Amino acid sequence: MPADEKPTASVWTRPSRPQREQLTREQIVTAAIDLLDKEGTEALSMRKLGSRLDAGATSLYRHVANRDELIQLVVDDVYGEIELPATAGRPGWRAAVTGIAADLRAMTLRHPWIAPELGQVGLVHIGPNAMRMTSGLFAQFDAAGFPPGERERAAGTVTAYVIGIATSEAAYLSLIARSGKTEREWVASLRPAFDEASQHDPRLREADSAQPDVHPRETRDADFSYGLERVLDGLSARLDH
Amino acid sequence: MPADEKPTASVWTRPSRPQREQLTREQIVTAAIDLLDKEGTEALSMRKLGSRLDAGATSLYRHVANRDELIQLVVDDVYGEIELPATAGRPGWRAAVTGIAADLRAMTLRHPWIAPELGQVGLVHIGPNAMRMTSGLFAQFDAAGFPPGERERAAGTVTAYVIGIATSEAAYLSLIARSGKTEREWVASLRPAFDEASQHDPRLREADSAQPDVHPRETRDADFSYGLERVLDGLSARLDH
DNA sequence: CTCACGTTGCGCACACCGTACGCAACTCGG
DNA sequence: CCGAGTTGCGTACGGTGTGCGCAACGTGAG
Repeated sequence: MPADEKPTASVWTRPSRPQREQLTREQIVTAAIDLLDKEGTEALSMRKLGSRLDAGATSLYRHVANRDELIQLVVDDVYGEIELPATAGRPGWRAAVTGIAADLRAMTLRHPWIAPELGQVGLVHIGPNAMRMTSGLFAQFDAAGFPPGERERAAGTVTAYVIGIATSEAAYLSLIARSGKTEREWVASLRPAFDEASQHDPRLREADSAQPDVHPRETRDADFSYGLERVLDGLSARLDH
Repeated sequence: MPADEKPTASVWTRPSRPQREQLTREQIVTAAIDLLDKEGTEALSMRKLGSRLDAGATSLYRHVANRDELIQLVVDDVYGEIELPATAGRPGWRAAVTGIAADLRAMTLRHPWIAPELGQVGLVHIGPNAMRMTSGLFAQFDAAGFPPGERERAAGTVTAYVIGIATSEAAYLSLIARSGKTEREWVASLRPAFDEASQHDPRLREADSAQPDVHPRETRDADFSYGLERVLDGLSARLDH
């Protein structure tokens, strides 16, 4: 075989038949979420994502303007995971809001990489799924009896609380994930460092009353519920004039 | 002048006298904050930071292990900006907590780049300044009468709310800053997009009751206060058995 | 059936990034 | 005066996002 001929000229070595395969934006987004879930934020590079899809890095740019836009799409797609109660009835609003809040938190913990992105992308001009959730929350507070001007503030209060606490948890969990330990091993391993730090501040020492026999996850769940209950208490107190 | 001699051999071209100048970690951190404030997150590169300090990029590594550690230092340093009330008295706890919350929010808005970093670094093993703030909050809830086990949850609830809402605001503000417009111009410019989006959802349309004659910043301030009041209502309801 | 055209994938190239490494120049204790 | 230790920096490596232009394909007009 003479080497000066183009090596792909032969019929046999020609790339297998279709080879066109039509990349779609949806494929790209779901592949990106998969990659993020498995390897974390900084592992998402256009090259790596491309090779996951058997495509070159720059091929993605036909369907996505740039990396930032990809991330916006990914974030909104993930918002599609939270499900909204079908109806909004007067008495059930508190349970419904609690459910949405739990879903929002669970979504954040399923995809901890979303926390830093939320800080960048914000919730300002985000896609249809995020708007759907916002609108669903509005519906509940509407049914609860909040006047039109106050509904958005009430909804904003609970989303702020949920996002805030879930962000902390997500950062903490992805830190643990990077370390390769389990959550229990992790808290046990930095116990001495914490003890030393709290030696100068008795208030912090008392604060560390975590019983070693309950799973940290249960503590986190209970903390979340506690705060959410307080927020909802404060909001429903507003309703009873 | 023969070229095979080292060109710096001459006494005259020798680098000016001291040239040693002693870089410190503190200098690096404050220069990093300055750079972040002026140009945003992605503008902070070791090279650019180095040249701001008239130093090579890799010189920084003598004082800072790596970029992540720099960011942790920077975040904690910024936490030093929030000031704590000197005393904790029973009746004043609500005002004191309100003040801390306002400070925390103001700090986040002064340094909007902190929002994504908080999502990554979390508040877990953060430095002395952040611990000082946490401890200061504990003191207030302690004085308010919360039992030892509940104090941390109460404090966590209000920090979660503040961080959550401030994160959204920070993302929104840094988006605006990147666009080069003022906040008012910005909201006016995306008005048509919002109108179109809310056409399918009457609830969203109603929500957009922003009067064009009040500054958006005042609206944000009022929204923040509203939510904070509700959170504190819910917490103090806990105190009255 | 033919062929030109629009769409899509991809290789290349560029500028930039974090940072490991080792040398040179300085400070300082002995 | 001299060795040791500290600090700054130049070089280099492997990685990144992405602009650009070419090649291969599906499609519809003639």
